[in-house]
Amino acid sequence: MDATRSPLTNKERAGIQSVEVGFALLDVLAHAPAPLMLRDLAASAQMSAAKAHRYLVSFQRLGLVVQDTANTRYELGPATLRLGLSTLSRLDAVKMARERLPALMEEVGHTLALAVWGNRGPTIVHWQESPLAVSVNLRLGDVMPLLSSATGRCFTAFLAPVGQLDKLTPLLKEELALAHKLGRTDVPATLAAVRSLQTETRQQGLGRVKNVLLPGISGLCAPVFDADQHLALGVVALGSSASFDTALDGALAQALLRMSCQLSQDLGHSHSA
Amino acid sequence: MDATRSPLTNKERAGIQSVEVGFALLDVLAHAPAPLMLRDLAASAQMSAAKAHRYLVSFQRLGLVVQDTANTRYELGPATLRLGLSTLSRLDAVKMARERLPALMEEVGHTLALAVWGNRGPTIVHWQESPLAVSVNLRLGDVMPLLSSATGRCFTAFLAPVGQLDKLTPLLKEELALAHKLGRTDVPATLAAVRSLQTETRQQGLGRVKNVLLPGISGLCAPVFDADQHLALGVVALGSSASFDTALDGALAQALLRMSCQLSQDLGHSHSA
DNA sequence: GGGCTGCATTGCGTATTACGCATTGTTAAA
DNA sequence: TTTAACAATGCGTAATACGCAATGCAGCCC
Repeated sequence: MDATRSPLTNKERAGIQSVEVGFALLDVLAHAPAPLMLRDLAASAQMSAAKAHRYLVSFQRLGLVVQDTANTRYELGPATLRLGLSTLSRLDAVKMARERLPALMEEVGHTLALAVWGNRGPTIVHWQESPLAVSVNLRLGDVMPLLSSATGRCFTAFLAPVGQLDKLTPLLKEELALAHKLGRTDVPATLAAVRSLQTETRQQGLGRVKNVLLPGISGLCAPVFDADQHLALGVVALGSSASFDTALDGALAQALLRMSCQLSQDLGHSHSA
Repeated sequence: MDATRSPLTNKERAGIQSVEVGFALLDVLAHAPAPLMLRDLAASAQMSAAKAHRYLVSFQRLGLVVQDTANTRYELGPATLRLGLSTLSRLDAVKMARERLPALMEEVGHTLALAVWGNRGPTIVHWQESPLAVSVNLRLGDVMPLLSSATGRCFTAFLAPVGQLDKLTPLLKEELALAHKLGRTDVPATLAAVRSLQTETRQQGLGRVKNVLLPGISGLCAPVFDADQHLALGVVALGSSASFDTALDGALAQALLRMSCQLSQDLGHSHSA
């Protein structure tokens, strides 16, 4: 049905073209920072508006896409959330970490969270507030900045010892530009400085931040790796800088690292790096 | 292409059939407790194995589905996680609730409000006055008392199903002391009585108050939960006790609960509790 | 080892469907 | 009111998804 596609060069396994065509729209929506007009959405997915519209009608019926009733813009719908949460709940790393968080919180007395890598950066998928600590404004789904948060620094350093850097670079450049515009001095200003921060973070073994993202708040984030050496998730601790021990050899950092190492091992990660 | 489907009875908007057909497979996978064999997957989605296979080939190309290399079973893939996390990061419970309030007000005819948990207790972040009802003196940013308001009772009961009570306790003690000083008899006087009120509220499914906070005014507040079981916000209705139906099985309470349940689901909350 | 069973995967031809184009509907500015 | 920009929708045709049946590919029992 797509005359522009060569009909015979495909020796691939037979699939359903419409499905693959339609996914381009979902993919564009997943990467877009805001709801999109049909025009732009179609252009980004490299198809005509009429074509895109038909797909979007079906996606709306399925709840994969919703259309803002006022301005007719499109964004991802609740069905995508259900699919994603279903996948998330099956991830061993998340499942196991969730089970172990309560005990860790008992031990360290600070608010804890779990983050996994999403399209827009490290995303909070679970959190548990400490009864003792000041309430830190954390919300499910929050995307943490790469340079100014402990979580972001952890992912920036450990996400991809090899290759995957391409996932990071565009986001990093965005953040560098933003930081520059705001005139921030407490985060790296150049790609070289980012490299340096990555190296430092790797040496430390976890991401660390003190009064950077939020004044008066400190955070640590320890990486958990799966059997393929990929960063599976980050275990985060946050709290008021007054009572939060950011020392690398402190009880808190050590407890976090113990937990993340144990998790990595239980996931099949062999200590090589 | 589907001969079994009547071709002319559809007066719906034109979409892409293949997309809707294929989604059935993803939906089955999302609800399945474990990876599925093609046979069963196809059967559950009510299609032939050959048909399902073609869709699954495409889904695999897109990363929406992965096939266990050993036993050829299918399960949801990383792309679904990306889509879901993208949606999760954009979710705004208050915004979604606000969009739905007008329709709800049309239905129930009472003043409605939204409350979220703030540092000093449940805080009104939005309200919409009914043209029909008496004007209730509500202001943005008002903090509702925990024991004498429907909103407060909702948060007191649902804020933290487990453990977190410690967040609440200091505020509760303050209120108990104040109530005692004023010699109030319509609110709990002891922590034990508070427990009892919490239990009652949980059983009711929403916070309820009749002529307590303000004489002649009644209120209901239904909880909205996020995907991680946190109380995201409360949906409040208030009005003159004369015209306000506080019955749990009344139209008003049912409408509130319907709205809060739907919101919770759209936020990814899987009804388990 | 050899046939057997249960499942996954793949050609083939046709009826169905998705595509482009052009038109109509709708909302917002001028 | 006019204009403009965008969204939504018939229409006819060419491309595609479907059912059916054949082929692969395991593990299993005799």
